[in-house]
Order: sequence, then structure tokens, then C-alpha cells
Amino acid sequence: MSKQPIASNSPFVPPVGVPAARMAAEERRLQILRVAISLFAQKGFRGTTTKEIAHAAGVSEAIIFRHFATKEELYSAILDHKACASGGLDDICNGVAGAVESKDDRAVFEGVALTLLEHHEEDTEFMRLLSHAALEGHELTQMFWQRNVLQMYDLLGSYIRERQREGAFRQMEPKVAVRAFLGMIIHHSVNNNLWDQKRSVLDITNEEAARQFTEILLKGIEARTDTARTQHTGRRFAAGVQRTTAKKKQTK
Amino acid sequence: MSKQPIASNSPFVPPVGVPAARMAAEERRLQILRVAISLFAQKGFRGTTTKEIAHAAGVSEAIIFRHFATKEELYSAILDHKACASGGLDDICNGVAGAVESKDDRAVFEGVALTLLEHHEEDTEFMRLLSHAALEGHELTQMFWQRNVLQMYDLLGSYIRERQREGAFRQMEPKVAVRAFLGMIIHHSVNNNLWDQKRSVLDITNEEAARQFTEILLKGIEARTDTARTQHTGRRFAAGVQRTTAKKKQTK
DNA sequence: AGATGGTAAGTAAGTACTTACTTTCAATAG
DNA sequence: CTATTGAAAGTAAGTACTTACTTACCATCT
Repeated sequence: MSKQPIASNSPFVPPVGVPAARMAAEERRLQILRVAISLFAQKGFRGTTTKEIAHAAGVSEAIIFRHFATKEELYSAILDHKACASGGLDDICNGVAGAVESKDDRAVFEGVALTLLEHHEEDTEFMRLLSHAALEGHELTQMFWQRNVLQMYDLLGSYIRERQREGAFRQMEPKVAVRAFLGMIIHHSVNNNLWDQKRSVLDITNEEAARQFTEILLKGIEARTDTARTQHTGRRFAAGVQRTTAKKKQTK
Repeated sequence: MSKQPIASNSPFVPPVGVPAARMAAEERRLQILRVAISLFAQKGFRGTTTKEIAHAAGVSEAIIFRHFATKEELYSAILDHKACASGGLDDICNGVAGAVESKDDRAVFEGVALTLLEHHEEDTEFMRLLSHAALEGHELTQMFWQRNVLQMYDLLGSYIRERQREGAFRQMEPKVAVRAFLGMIIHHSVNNNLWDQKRSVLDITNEEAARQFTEILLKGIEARTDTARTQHTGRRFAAGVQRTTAKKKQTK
């Protein structure tokens, strides 16, 4: 369906920066997408009319249906577009790659936390969109889930597992720790951007939140070097290796 | 439907337990409410038509509007009804009162966690309803927030503050700890009931979840008796009091 | 001139809500 | 022990308006 009329017969580059009243198809398509994202985020799929979208985009309703066969297709295109393109995951991977390499636990988790919090804050629209989609049972929700959330669990989960092998973290199911950590962060985001936008309950910066949540998690899952209460996890890991080398390097 | 000429002329005593085709006003009102709760929870306010509600209740559409002036009023009546009646908060307060009294940290937090998780599980409908309402910006969302969530922050927050004074927990803003804790639990609930109903990522019982999250939180916020890393919180609290007496009584 | 960006003015199927009317039923009067 | 009555429970068939989506027709670029 994607038409691409550029350079049909002329070898020139199309004037990209020109704000013409009449747009190229691709341009218009993207503009409609952007406008629709904002509206769907505010009012949900059913709460947004094609008329509104058209008006907000400054075109007639028929144009919408020239670019997207149905309202549903427009919606899917958005979810598709955002779920693939906005790889918040890549940012995170790149951002903490160094910390993972050097086993700087604090930097790893604080980095992930801060990236997520900031990402959510600057893209509240998408969070709302996803929430609406999830509630409405839209299938693409699961695509997003599989593409982003599962990988996050893998990423953090395998890091934790590695650090457990090294004796830095206590024995437990890594996924539980990941859920706890993501829970703190995502719940905090949802609170700030959806439920309590005035922050009447708790008003802290993203940096502070990332630091504090990381602190709680790390202390919560670290292997204790002191008065070890071994009662609940029966076995102590076999290879009691480089405890000292992994002593934690929070120099940052 | 089944006609049942109950004691038509017999002296008074209205037959309360009889399932007549024709209902008393109050009865019908409640039935409509119940039906509407379920439908609004599934499909949201805008996604549910008054026609559907009427059909599901087995009456004509006009009946809906005899009991509720507008669709909006019906919606508000539901939120009102649920937010007031279902005081999940009281259950929690009563449930952990003893543990709070005896300063059994583990029992306090595990109790709160388990109550919340089970409450969410058996009333998924209301969770969905609230989510829809929050996304749609319905005013009654904030009523619920103020009536339930704020009190939860007060309850747990003041408990934590007390235990900090006793030297059991490290110095930090109690609300942050509460947010972290509620974050783990509520996020876990939302995951299970909304995003990942098949529990493909993490499948644990509510008891297990409550135990593990409590473990992480308590270890995460407890005052350390060992190699104290004082670098990040500059001041050590002035009244270095009964550290020993509050040594933690996790005997349960 | 012919393809492409754009529109005005539809249409059929909903939507919330009303109106005018019928049925049920318990408390009374005869 | 009926018969009457009147209010409340119920309905069928609307109304006025909105919705997603179409059709037939311009306008403007190579």
C-alpha cells in the first residue's frame, strides 16, 4: 500500500523542508499519524472521531481514508509505528552497556531506571495509548509486550543471574527481582503521568527516584556479608568465589 | 416469563425473596448497576451502549433512563457505589492491626501485600473500571484516590517512620518506600490481570509474590548492623537509641 | 494530459435519550 | 370477597444527532 512517487522521472531531490499547503503523500501520512497519536492518547480509540483527527490535521475527513482504509488500520499503524520505531529498549541497552560490562550494579539499575522514567515522561502520549489499547484488548498490545517487555526481563534477568553466580546477589528467581524493580519504576511513572499528575502524594525528581529505587532493590537482593540469616534460603551457593572482586564498585 | 401469583390478596408482608419477572424499583436499580459494572469494565464508558446494558439486564432501554437520568449518572453511581462500599482499606487495616501492634515488620508488609493481591484478583472488574475512568479523566477517579490510596500511604508511611525512630529502618523518606512497595504489588497485579493474563513472564502464587516482595523491601530499607556504608546519607540520626531493643522480631 | 493531493456533500448505521402507551399489583371502597 | 383505582413497572417506536466511511467532483503539479 505504501506509495512512493519520489523521483519518478526527475532526478532531483524532493524539497523536504517546504511547508506547502499541499503535501506529498508520505508527508501527509506522517502528519495524520502524529495528530492521531495525540488524540488517541487523550481520548482512546472509541473516544476519538475521524472528524476530529481530520480537523486537527487541517484536512477533510476523506483524506484520512485515502491514507488509511479504516480507522482501525490507522490505529494499528500507530501502534505498529511506535512499538517498532521507538526502541526505548535500544537506548537502554546502549546506555548501560558499559556498566554491565564493568559489573557496576548501581550504575546498571540506576541507568535503566532513569532512562525509563525520562522516556515515559517525555512520551506520556504513548503510555496512555498503550494503556487504552491494553484495556480495549487490542492485539498489538501483545506485540509490544513481546517486543519490549520480555526483552527487558531477559536483559535484567540474565544480568542478575550472572551476579548471583558471582555471589554478589542472593539466591532467588531473577524474574521476581526484575518485576519488583520494574514495578517500582513503572508504577511511579503511571502515578505521575496518569493518576496523580500534581504529585500530591510524592514529588521527587527522576534522578532521586532512580537512586532511591535502585538503593532499595540492591540492598534487597544483595548477598549479605554480615549476620547472614540463612534460614529462608537453605542452600548457600556452592562456588563461593570472588566475593572480594565483586565487592561493588559504586564509584560511578 | 414465569408468572407467580404470590399471595395476591393475603395480608401484607411483602414477599421479599421472590424472583418475580417484575422487580421492585430498588431491586431493578441494583441489577442494572451490577450488569453495567461488568459491561463498563469490559469495554469502558464510551464502548458500552445503553442498549447493551438494557439487553443484558433483560429490560428495555427506557427502563435504564427511568432509574438513571443519563448514562453518565449511571457511570457515576457505579464509581460512587464501589469506591465507598468496597472498603478494601478496612480489611487491610484490620488484617494487619495485630502485626502493627507487635512490630512484626514481615507480617505487616506481607499481610498488606497479600490482601491487596487477592483483592485485585477477585475484583478485576473494578480495577479495569478504575483504569478506564482514570484514562478518561473521570473526576471520581480522584475521589477514589483520596479515599483509598492516600490513606494507604499514611498508614504504611507512619508505620515506617515509627520503625525508623526505633532504629529498625534506615533513614529515608517513608513515602518513597511505600511507593516502591505498592509499586511492586500493584504493578504485579496489573501485569497479571491486564497485560499478561497467561502469566507467560512470571507465574507465581500470590503468597509467594507477597513473601518475595516483602523480603526485597525489608532488606532494602532495614538499618544495617554490619559494615555500614554511610557515604550516601550524610547524617546518622541523632538519637541513636534503642537499636538493640528493636533488633527485629521476625519470629512470626 | 494524466496522475496525484484535496474537497463538499453525501449515506447507512449507530447513539443517547423521549414519548405515548400498556401491564401489573396492592390497597382500598362497596 | 370482590371491584375499582391509581401509581409504579414496563415497552415499542420514535427523535435528533453523530459515526465511520463513500462518491463525485476540483486543483495543481510535472
